Amino acid sequence: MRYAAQKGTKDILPQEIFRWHKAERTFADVCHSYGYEEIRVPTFEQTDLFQRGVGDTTDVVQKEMYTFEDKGGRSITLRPEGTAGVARSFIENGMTSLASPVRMFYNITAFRYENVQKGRMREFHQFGLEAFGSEGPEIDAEIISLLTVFFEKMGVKHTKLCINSIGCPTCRAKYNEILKDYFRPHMDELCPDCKARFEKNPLRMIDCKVEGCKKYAVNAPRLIDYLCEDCNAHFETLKAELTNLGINYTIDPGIVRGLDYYTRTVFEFVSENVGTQGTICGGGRYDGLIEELGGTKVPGIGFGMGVERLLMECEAQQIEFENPTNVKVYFANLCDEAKPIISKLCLDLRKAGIGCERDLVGRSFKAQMKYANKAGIPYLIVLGEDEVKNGKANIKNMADGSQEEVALDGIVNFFENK
RNA sequence: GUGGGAUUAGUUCAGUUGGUUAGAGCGCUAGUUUGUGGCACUAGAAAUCAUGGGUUCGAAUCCCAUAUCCCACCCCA
Repeated sequence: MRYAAQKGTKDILPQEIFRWHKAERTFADVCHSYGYEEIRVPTFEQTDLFQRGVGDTTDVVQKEMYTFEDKGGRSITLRPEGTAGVARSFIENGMTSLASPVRMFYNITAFRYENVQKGRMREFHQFGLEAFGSEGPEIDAEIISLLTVFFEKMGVKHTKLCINSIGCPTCRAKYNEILKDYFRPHMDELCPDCKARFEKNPLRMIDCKVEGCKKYAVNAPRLIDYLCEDCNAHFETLKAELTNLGINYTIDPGIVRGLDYYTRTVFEFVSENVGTQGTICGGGRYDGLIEELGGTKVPGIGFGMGVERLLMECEAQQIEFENPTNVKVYFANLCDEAKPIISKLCLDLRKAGIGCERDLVGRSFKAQMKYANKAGIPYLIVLGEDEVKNGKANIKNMADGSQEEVALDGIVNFFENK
């Protein structure tokens, strides 16, 4: 084995692609039903876009980006997430002038230089969507409901929805001071990370997993108790709307989200089956992002869903996907004279959109039978000297062994009616 | 960036205290007499034992390094 897929990357093989297709189709269908259209944006952007958009202090930007200089001396970064690129496209293409909300979904690969473990890859796939131009909270609830519909259509049960509000810059600044006042007396006992967080991003301290910090974090003042009036009203309406839609949720004040652009509503769908990387889907509101990236002040909300994690969850819940074979009929040949006739029949069937196969490696007749059986091809037609002479052949149903005689020029017609 | 476990045919795994030609199941190919698959049986192909060093008369087996995979910390999707 000379070459191997790079660390943290994976081949998606033909034998499993049907699971991906099912998820992709389902996601697109559900998005369409909520008025979202697909957008496709480039895999790489200028590094600065992510530094500004995702945030300079985040782990993602600080240590996980695939950044390189191209031959023109530009600093390029493989996207570590989807929102920044879509936001850039929104601004660049003047979508501010479109009717609000501007709703777009996507299916992308993203790249993060991380240590690999269960549910965490260096190249991974994300379904996501963004909605620009609505302050919510109805659209916040709508997007969460879109996800519940998606999970339902995928057959995924009991994922836990956690929500929180991290407020707007105004109430967050106030809260940060309150939080710092709370932690200040205990500074000496905090982990080095938290000491750094104290200055840069105190919000993250309540998220710390280190035992010494945890015992203070548990009793720390919570942001949702210090929301400003507007943010509080926003969150209350969201909760009421979720209840109205019959969606169960848990308020988890610990959800902070690791990307700087989030404001107000943040949420996660969590599973217990995907190991410690339990977050299948995470998202939230980012009312300041478009302005931060040089656009006008336009509110936005979106989410990203880890497709690998989604499929892991499906597997853990033993959800069975159909794997339909596209090939309907196999032609077995018994003599050389039959071969050109089979070639022509295959062409006609394929033009009619009917999948078919024939021997391409010189297998014996018996081996051809075995092959068709193993491949799960539902119909088989044998062409030998008799069939060539009479212009008729038996169409064999592989499931029950029954046969039906059909003229060779009636074969396409036979399958068109199947 | 930091820990722990692993790495032997395509794949899942055996391989005794270091000892001759490294095994099996599944898969693949062919056959079990002539134009009909599944089951069964037989045979075959397929392995630089992750890579590079070292110890030894002798290494898949012991030692070191590196890589990769899995799991966890951290972070996130």
